[in-house]
Amino acid sequence: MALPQRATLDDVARLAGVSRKTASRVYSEPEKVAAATREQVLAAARRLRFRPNTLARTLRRGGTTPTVGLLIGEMSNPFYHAVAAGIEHELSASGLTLVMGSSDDTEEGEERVADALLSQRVAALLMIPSAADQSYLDGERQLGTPVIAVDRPARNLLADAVLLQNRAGARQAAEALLNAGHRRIAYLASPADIHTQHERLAGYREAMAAAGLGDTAALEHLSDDVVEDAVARAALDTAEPPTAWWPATTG
Amino acid sequence: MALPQRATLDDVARLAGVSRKTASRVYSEPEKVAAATREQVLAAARRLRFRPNTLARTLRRGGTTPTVGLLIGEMSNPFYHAVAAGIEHELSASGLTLVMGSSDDTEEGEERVADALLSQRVAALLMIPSAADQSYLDGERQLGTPVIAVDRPARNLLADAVLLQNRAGARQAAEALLNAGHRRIAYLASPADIHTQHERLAGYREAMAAAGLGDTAALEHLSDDVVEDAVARAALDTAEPPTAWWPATTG
DNA sequence: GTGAAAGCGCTAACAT
DNA sequence: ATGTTAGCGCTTTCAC
Repeated sequence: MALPQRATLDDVARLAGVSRKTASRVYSEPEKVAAATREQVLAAARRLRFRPNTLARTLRRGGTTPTVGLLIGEMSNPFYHAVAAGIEHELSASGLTLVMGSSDDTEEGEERVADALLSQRVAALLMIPSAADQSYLDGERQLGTPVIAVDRPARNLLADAVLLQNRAGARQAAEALLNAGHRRIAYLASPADIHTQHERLAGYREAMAAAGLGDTAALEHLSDDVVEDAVARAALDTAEPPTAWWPATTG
Repeated sequence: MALPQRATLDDVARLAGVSRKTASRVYSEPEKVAAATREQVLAAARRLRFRPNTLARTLRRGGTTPTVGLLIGEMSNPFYHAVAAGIEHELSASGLTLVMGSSDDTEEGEERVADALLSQRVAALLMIPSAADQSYLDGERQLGTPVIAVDRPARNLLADAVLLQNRAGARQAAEALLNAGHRRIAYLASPADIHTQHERLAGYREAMAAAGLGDTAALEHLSDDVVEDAVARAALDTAEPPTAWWPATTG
């Protein structure tokens, strides 16, 4: 069964009795078209259910589509959702659409999805880097595509980054516990080789060292177990169990 | 400062010493190119950091981009996140990218964002309908773009829908409480004119009526308050407070 | 196995 | 204010 054809600007122009360019102007610079002409074109467009082809427009203009790519690790992490929600909110205010992809936290996935997003000519690429290296994006950066790292800095790539103060936050948290009188403060986290974890652990150590408690080896529990398990084990395995503990979640 | 130019297939072909079409074939039907030629082309592409232009390819092919649009109400609702996560997971397995937009739960927003997604030639449009009417999508459906409603049926539009069994679920929940001996079972929900709410309320009423408790007017609390507030009020305002209650969340 | 010409739908540059 | 020509980067004929 033959589907009806999609109407093009040519069809609209023909029906409205104007040139293709005039019809085009109605969409790109309407003030340069006489009001009467404009109405005719719009009426024709409605009749034909015309929808401008963004692909053709972008191709001709040589720019990017009104989209911004967001590349995250895995979709199920609620932290990424919060990030995506904030980004989407800002973008929609500017008439941009969010294009999302997830790398499933694999090196190969990250590059593959970044490639897909870039070949769709997104206006910018926001990413939460999870691969060990983002140098594969350097060419794109040199071509002028903004690449921005979120939550973690990119590695081997000159890119702006939006980061949290992980180290200072962890330090202050530890200081607060120290001020409350705690001395044996445990630090629990997954051993993932992630920037945020490094920073938080460093902040914790700084605070402990400043309080004269520099030897924290016995208090640091790096494992992939859920926090509660780790807490229980930490409490049982030690002669002097911690009086405060510290779950550093991934994100 | 002049940015370097993006390499095109022509550049690659020239550097590799082949015709444009041969270079093209390396990407679309590589088995039809001699292995040696293919390697030359790929080497040239790497040197030039060539990335095929999906826009141009799609435009010429006359099809759709390898993307699927998802239109949701508001980004902050965790239910939509779960939906998006599931969709993204399935899509990525097929090499498709998710393009998201949120209508901010306004009629005008829904149509505007749907338009943006469609003019980017998504392969399909998945949507959680929130406007009162989706007939504006009928033209697109006739053009062959799959439009699928998620969580709520579309109105005035012939479209497949993926729905939960809201009515049966609510009925069964009420029955379970009835079987547990409860009689005054309250139903709390926002009064939003949403399909899911209608269905759940209907299921609740069915179960109550079947138990000979047809007059549920005093037990239904429809307001936009947070559930806890409504519970408190329901308990205080009634001579005989409910022994079980029912928060029906939006989603 | 490879190439030349035409054209997808649109807009920039230059008319008029 | 409106029209003409050319061409964005790619793929589809149809050649060779």
